Amino acid sequence: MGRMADSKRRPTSRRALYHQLRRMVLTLELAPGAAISENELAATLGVSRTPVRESLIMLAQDGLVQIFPKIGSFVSRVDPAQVADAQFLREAVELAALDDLPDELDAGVVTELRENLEHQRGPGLELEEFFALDEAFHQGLLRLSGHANAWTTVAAAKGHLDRARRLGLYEHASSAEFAAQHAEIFEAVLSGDTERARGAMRTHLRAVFSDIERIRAHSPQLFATDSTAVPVRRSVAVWE
Amino acid sequence: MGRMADSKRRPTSRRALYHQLRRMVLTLELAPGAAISENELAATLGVSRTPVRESLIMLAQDGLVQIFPKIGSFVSRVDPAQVADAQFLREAVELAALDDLPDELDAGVVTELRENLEHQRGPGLELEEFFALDEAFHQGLLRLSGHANAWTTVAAAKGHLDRARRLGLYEHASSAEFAAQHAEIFEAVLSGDTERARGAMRTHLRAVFSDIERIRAHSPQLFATDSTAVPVRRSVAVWE
DNA sequence: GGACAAGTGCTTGTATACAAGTGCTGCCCG
DNA sequence: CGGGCAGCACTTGTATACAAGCACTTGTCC
Repeated sequence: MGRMADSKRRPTSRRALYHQLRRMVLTLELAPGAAISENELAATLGVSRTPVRESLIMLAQDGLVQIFPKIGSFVSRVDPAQVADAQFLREAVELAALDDLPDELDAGVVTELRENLEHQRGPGLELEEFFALDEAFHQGLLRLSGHANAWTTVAAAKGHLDRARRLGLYEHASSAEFAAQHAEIFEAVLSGDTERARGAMRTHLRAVFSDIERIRAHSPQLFATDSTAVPVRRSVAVWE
Repeated sequence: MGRMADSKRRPTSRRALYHQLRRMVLTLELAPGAAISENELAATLGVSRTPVRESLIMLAQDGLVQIFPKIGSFVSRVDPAQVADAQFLREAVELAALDDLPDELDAGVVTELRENLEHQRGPGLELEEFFALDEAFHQGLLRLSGHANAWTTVAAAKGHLDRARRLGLYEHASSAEFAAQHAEIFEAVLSGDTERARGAMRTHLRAVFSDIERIRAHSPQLFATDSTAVPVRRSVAVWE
């Protein structure tokens, strides 16, 4: 799945489009369930259908877009099953990484993590900024254990989880609570107390996860119900 | 990542090709590092470049194919870093699943696993048959813990690992040893001894993993060395 | 003889035309 | 008035033509 190296290769419209659309899907700028027209996108962006189409195929391979032949393409609704899968996978990986920490921690990464936590505590933090810091923090912990690349795989699989998290944070933005949990994990890691670190991490990840049912009740149209369901075409009248 | 649902959608050339090529890559029928020509494939299969090209893009998204603009497309060499990542991820997930087993195991799955083990012990087992049984066994264990779908994600990420395993087994085909390890894990699970199950699983997975360096020394051309390296085109003279 | 440049043959990237399926609209006809 | 069916508007799937880059071959000119 989209490994980092992809973005470093020779740029093409397809790859640029893929990264742009992927960002838009993950930030909910493109709402779950929204229809995507290859023709419309191509016309808007001033390119032909080919690169648009190919970038959608890449996103479909990521599970972020669903393509129904002769019917239409849609941003995937947030699939609770996939959210749970990603949660389970993420927890398994991050806990295993904590078990695998070396005796001597990389000083550079430790400093980086400390500065990251400072920023997290900063007042008036934009939501997107906090997300970036959160992502960097967890990735940093994996780097400490020497499994930095495993994060790439996890990141690719947790698209649905991230969108659910954003839905949750847009409602009650409690980043301070999460920042405190991050600090707790970090302290435990520094003190070499693996068990405490594991416990704190588990608590943290499950706190993030526990909000999803509430969000789902609030905005059910963003979630998938029957994963075998197929959409149908509708003609609608609109003003030009 | 190619979720199972994909194969159930309305069939198109692109999806059929994707599954066929994916199988060929994973079974080493298409060797790591081999060049793939869109034109040649299209001509061979009697379709146009479009579905061929799009299926290659899907495989590239899986990390099984690398596409270099204006240069060529290649079956990915087995990347030791990705193999290690997949190994770490797989071990984390399978051990976490063992921690998460319910008190009452699903009787149907238990029966299925028992029959699976019977077949594994069978004499004169084809290599591919053993692989299929192995795959089903591990998936079954995840089903027992209620995280069957997580296997899909792991399966998508372990393409490089599986190819490395095949390279290993083609050389010294010790399926009996692995079958015994499977049985050991299964017994521990049935007896409810989580710690013993975890230990056996860890031993098993690492035994699978430990062969890779030997294989790499034997067939280095199948492995990636510098992941930033870019291939070049060569003109060769051949008889028609 | 040697250097340089056009040419050749391959590659993938993009644009465009057409094929084929779906669901609604509205006309036609009973 | 109502049923059926052709047509329309839209979708994605596939085929094809051309654009652009790379590496080698070959001809040409110095």
